[in-house]
Amino acid sequence: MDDSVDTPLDRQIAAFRRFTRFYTRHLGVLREGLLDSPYPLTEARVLYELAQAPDLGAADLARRLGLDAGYLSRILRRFETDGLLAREPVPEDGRRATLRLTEAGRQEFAVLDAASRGQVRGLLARLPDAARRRLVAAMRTVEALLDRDAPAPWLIRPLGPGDGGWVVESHGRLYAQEYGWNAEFEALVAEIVAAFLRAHDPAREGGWIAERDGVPVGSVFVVRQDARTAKLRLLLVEPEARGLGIGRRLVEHAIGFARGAGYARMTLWTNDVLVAARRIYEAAGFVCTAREPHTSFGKDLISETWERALTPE
Amino acid sequence: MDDSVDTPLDRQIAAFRRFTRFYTRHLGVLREGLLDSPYPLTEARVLYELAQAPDLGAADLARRLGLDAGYLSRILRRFETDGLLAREPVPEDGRRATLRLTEAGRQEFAVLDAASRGQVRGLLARLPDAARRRLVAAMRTVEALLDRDAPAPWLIRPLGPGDGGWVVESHGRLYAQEYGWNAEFEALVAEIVAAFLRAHDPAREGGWIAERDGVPVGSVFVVRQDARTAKLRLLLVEPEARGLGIGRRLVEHAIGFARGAGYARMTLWTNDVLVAARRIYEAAGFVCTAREPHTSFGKDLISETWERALTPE
DNA sequence: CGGAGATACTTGCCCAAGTCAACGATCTGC
DNA sequence: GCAGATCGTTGACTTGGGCAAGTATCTCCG
Repeated sequence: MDDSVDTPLDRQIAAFRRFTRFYTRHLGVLREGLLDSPYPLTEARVLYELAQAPDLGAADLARRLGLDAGYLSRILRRFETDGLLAREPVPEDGRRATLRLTEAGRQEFAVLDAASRGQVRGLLARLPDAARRRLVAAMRTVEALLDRDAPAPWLIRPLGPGDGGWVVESHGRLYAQEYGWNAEFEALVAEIVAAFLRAHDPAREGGWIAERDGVPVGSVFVVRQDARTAKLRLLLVEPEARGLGIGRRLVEHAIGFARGAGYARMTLWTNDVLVAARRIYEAAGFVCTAREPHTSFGKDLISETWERALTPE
Repeated sequence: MDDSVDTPLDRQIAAFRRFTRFYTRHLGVLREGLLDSPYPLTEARVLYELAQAPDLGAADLARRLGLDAGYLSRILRRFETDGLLAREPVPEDGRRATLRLTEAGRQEFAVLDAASRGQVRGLLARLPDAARRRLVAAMRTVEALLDRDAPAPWLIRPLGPGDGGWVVESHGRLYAQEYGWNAEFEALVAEIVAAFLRAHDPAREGGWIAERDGVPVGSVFVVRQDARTAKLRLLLVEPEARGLGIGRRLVEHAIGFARGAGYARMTLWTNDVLVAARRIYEAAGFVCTAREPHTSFGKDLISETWERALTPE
């Protein structure tokens, strides 16, 4: 049924859609289990939100649940006439009214809530504890990765298990994709990383990962070139995480470390095609001191050496 | 709001329900994105099932999608009058008729399918590759745990850009996690991978990735030890993908390649703590020929050499 | 200050989505 | 050969929810 080339991304898309279909069906089943309740799904959701987050206005609620304002208005009126809901006008805004459950409303909700909780308990009880934990962790992961209206916070942390491999993987993947470099480059990165992992003086050398949502999105290394010169290496930021200033912060972090480690200057080696990195280096006070054509990674390139002094703070 | 004792199970239940609410909202958003399509959600789902699994009867379909038989009957009639659907009576059962999309139906579906796929692609494109992989893996985990009999298709493919790095990353991460090995091991793997990427004879050496849903879940390499001896290396299967026979198939694949490349025997090096791998090697006809204590990766270990003959097919 | 445009909420109108019950045709097991 | 299930259809009905117009209020900006 598929005539297109089947890339990993296509397979990821297929997996995503299969999950969506799966969960649609799953939600249908959950819903049926609660059929004896007098409230249809949407009303139950409204009740739930009202119980969880009091002092909402109707518009907030509609946005939160993705409901039509008109439809919601009717539901709320019904709740009100049934004595489940009270509205209080907001003094500072004549249009709005905060919604609050009455005691009766809270009781109705408690019944509903207990039923739903019992249903989920029944589901979870069928799983061994380790599986339950994995399930919950996986759900959290999906949620965190899909729900990113708020720009996810990120941090810089030292290298941990697997991170060296990630640096190799991301360099190999990205430089192949963006510049067409071949496996020779991935091999070079692997050698650099291997040498670093094999032996480095933590006082004078270091590697760091920029991480967002528990996922690596960038890297930078500082290694010793000679007693007075630090070398910056393996700076990378995933395309999807660019524009957040992560690259700049990584370089600043590296400079700070090198300064603290007592180096007098810092150098780095790059290629002229890497224009985004170039701007970061310039902004960080580096100056290009040498350019040299070479043939590597399956391409004709011009390598560049950049340098800057490190004066103690 | 909660007066009950808060056990881990309660928190798991709460997380489960939060995810369910989250995904309900998420589905609402996905649905809105496809509003311009002429088919409402349910009809689209029916179309989808028909395209995926041909030769269903109406009752099968209703069960699969959790739809009312009467409602479905009407939808199907509409499809039929629109020329999207053909019914064929089943000879051995006069009540049933198998449903099959016509050429026009398949085309309608293709349009719908492309739109949905494009929407998901847009969502995934916002994520860095590592995050995409984690997302898909997490979805797969949820699915597998909630629906024990969900089959998981996977395949074995040659190494591509970034895969060498993934091999380093997964080895470093897993052996640290499962056996507490230190960065020396990740360094060793990086060196092996670097040497392989740097130069290998494709006729006599190879590396492969087991991939599921576009996510790497396993690896195996064959390298030359001497003219007559192949060496199997870097066999690994992610914990989430174990128990599916992937390890066995990777070893079989490696043996098949080595045999085709003209080697007379195959050898491999492992450690006695890796009990799962041991069983795979035994089943594949390997015999342990030497054991030797050593101290590596921050642990006292016993290394093992295994061998088997390779007779031409 | 005043007017343009947003926002909060309501209402009427409408159709899509789904339920329920009854019905004929056919199959399966005893 | 009959009871009971299953497949599929139909008519009558309820519910869920989208859309657009309208009122009242607020906010921003010249």
